[in-house]
Amino acid sequence: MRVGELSKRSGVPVPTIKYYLREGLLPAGVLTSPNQAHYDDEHLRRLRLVRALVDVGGLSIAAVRDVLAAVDTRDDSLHNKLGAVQEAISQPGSVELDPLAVEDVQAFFARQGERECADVTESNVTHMLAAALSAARSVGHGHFRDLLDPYLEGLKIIAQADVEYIARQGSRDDVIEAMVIGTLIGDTVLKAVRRLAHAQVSRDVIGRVGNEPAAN
Amino acid sequence: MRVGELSKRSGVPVPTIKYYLREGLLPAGVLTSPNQAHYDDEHLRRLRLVRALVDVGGLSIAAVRDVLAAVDTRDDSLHNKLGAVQEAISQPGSVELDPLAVEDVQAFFARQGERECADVTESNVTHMLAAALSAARSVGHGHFRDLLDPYLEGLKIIAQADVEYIARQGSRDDVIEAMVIGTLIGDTVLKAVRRLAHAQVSRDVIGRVGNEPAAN
DNA sequence: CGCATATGGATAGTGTACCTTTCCGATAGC
DNA sequence: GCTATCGGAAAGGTACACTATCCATATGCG
Repeated sequence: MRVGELSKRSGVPVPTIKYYLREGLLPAGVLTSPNQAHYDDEHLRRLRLVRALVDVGGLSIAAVRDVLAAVDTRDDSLHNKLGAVQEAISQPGSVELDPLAVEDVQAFFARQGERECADVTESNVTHMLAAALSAARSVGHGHFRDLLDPYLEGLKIIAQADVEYIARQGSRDDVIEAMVIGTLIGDTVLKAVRRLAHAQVSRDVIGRVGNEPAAN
Repeated sequence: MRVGELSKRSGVPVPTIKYYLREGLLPAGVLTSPNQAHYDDEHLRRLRLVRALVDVGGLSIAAVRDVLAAVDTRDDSLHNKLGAVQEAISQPGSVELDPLAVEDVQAFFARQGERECADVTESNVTHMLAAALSAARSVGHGHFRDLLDPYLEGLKIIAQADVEYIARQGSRDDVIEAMVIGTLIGDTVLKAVRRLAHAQVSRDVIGRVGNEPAAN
């Protein structure tokens, strides 16, 4: 197909597709003449993936490029690829870390008996965690760290489901894409369902009229 | 204090504070002369909250304004306030909904025996859920909906911890702020811990060399 | 063949969001 | 009195994600 049909089938405007081609988010089509190129279903699939990452995952164009680069790297174990994808989709942010929050993270790691984690800032993921706890501290919620253990408990169930979902995929390529989709779209789904769970608990516990805590 | 000290104590540049004042994210200080104003610890606290919402929560200035408006509304039950805050922090996004994904959401609600949910788009939260499932479908992951139930199972533990954390707060104002912090910073913490859980499972299950699924 | 439409490629422009800079006259505080 | 800072307003700047324009060429229909 040519770019017009690619646009029609994906819902992405032609100029945007050209932009993605320029930015390296889509591989170039096969040139049949100096100004004619053919695109196939792989391009369509990739284009839809890009839109999912941008629209639902909220990734920047640069982050999408990093994710796709990690996905397309062939000479890596799945474990390494997961790590690369995770780094790519976890942009650092510009929050300065509170040393106490860093200690909280290290204590959390020690409690779980996991890796050494000498430097929290060496990974975007641990940096994100430390940054979030730092922000909580800055608004007087130093005890937010107490939620780490129950969070992990609930997330074990969720991560288990994630892994089973990924294992259900057929080819290695599908596994990798499911990893990306499952992580990023899963984040959004988790956010939404968590809010629904909050609303449910709120209705059950504090929603009854006249059953509120004393006013300040 | 005046704006200079507010800046020093919060780490936010003076022009940015002025910008937030213009945008209504911070209440004006008390004028002692036509061009002198005093700010107190409430301003500092609010400023740090704004930065936490922007830096960690990733909210836009407009969304922060909506959240603060919901927080500052006094004549509402806690349940209603939670709903207002949730709506404010869940921006719709521009994904068109797949009718099949909408059915998935409705089936999920029916399974949980919860509210009617006649219109999925009436709430930003359900819209976000339907949009995420729509995006999953667009990349060939229609079965992603199967994760909703295990997600909810894990999130029940997490939401329980959230509610207990909120209940631990003293005043009604603290409860409301803990709701905002807990929801938004909690999202980021959940994201980070989920990635750590993935990495842990990945190391245990598929990380061993030579123990990978067959190549495509 | 003729001709409107579409194409690939390059360059420039648009709109939004979030600040910064600059300016002003007035005030603080030594 | 003098310098730094202030509040307030307006203009400027930067980054990002497109979007529009242009051009020579190619397609495809009649």
